Amino acid sequence: MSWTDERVELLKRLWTEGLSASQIAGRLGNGVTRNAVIGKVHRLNLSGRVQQQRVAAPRAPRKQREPSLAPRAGGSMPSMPTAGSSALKPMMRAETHIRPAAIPEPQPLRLVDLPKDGRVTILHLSDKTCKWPIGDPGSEEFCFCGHGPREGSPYCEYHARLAYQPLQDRRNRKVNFG
DNA sequence: CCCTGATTCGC
DNA sequence: GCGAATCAGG
Repeated sequence: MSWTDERVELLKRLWTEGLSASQIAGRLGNGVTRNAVIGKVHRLNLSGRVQQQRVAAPRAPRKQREPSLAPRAGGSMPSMPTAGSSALKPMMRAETHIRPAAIPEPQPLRLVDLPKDGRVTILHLSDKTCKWPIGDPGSEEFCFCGHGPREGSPYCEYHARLAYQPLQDRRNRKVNFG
């Protein structure tokens, strides 16, 4: 399995949402390990997901790795056909602007800290803000939805549907290789 | 022990 | 670029 655009997008979304690497690995499935997720996260330069400042504590120098005698599991995977997942791409691409186009009811922002320039940044996130990410996390325009969330959800009504609809579909096409 | 992310480096 | 092995730590 490779890092398709769809899987990278899902990785970014789940990572931003705060899921752990192993949880994300479980969702991606197809034998993806948490190491794979962490490695990809670092390669995408989105390792610091919240505004925590990085203390850059240098670790002690690592012991030289033992020469690999046993074959590693990195070889070949049974290639799965990427079922109609490409149909989901237009949806995600459509979210790439400052604010999603169609929200059922334009409920007013109920923020504790109001964004100064109209964008809900990661600094404005709270229990009262929808945490659906909008745009590229590395971009200047990156922000969050910020509408009032559905109870018990990190997302507003609209984005909660977007977030969890695919999961419901997934129940009937359980994919396990072996 | 369970888990977390961070890093290295052979592939 | 990828990710197992290994690290440091909760």
